[in-house]
Amino acid sequence: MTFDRIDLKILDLLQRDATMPVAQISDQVGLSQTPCWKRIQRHKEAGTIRARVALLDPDAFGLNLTAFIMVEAMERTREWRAEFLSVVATLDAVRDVYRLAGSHDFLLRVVVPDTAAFDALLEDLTARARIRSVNSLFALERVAVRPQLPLSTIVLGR
Amino acid sequence: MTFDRIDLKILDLLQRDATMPVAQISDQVGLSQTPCWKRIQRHKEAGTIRARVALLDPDAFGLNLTAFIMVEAMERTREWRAEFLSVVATLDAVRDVYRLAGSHDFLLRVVVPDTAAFDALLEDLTARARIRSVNSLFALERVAVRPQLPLSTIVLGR
DNA sequence: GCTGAAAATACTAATAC
DNA sequence: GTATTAGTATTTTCAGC
Repeated sequence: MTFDRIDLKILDLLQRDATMPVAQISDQVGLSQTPCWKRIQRHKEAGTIRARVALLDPDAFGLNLTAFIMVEAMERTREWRAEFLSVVATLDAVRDVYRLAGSHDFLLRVVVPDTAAFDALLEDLTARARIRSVNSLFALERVAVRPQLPLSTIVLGR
Repeated sequence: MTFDRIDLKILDLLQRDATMPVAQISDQVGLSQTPCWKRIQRHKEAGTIRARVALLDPDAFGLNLTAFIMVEAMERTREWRAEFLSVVATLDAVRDVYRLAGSHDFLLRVVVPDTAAFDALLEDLTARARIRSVNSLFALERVAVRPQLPLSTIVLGR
């Protein structure tokens, strides 16, 4: 699967506003509707476009606290990781899971209503998964949260 | 702006798949099309639905490295924060910015092609913003990344 | 608040160029 | 790749309950 500048432009528009009609996209990228639509289809089938979703306002639901949990594994084995991830998968508040290089093994982003809910989550996590240590970071403010990829930083090969 | 169980259900469906037709949503929540459509409109106007976007596959573009940068401020003043954020706003690779409680002041999530690009970014950041210290976390694996809110954890008041 | 149906719009697919 | 077409599905509005 390869891209040219037009593909990048189309995808960049769609990751900002997926409701934009094909007619408008094709105008902006300098194509007619048919090839533009075919490119979009191709990206959906290839999985480049993974989903189209609605982004909701966390504050509207009282989900006021975002926190990050850095987890240190009890042992650095494949078995431990599988065990840990199977516990984490049951925790709805855990939205993102990254496996890390360095002194910590996993970084979790969690979204909860308040510190009480966070406390309960941490209690649950540490009770059910064998963890050496946790280190939590609390967000006082979500200054910017953007799932969009920085496509402008991509340099196309020649 | 208040929600009932039906609103939560509608929004949960939309944050998983925004292409779902209103007819199908209304079926699943036990409403007919018009009231269901009106509720969706209301949420768009109220800002509960902030946007509808396409989620893209970072690996498809060679954006293989996600890293987190914990920043310690040179001074804990409003002026410093404004100055720092104005620099950060110019860095396309920085996707999320959280202001933190505790020993670090900001957490940045950055998406770059490789470690060389990360190095250049860090160089740029530290050259242009007055920063006391930075601490970077490298993701070896994106186990799960979900912008969706955990609406199932919400308990409705009575 | 709800239902049902009509109108406007956009999407999807196929055509010929 | 473009332009045009047509059929389908969806969105949106409008009546009425």
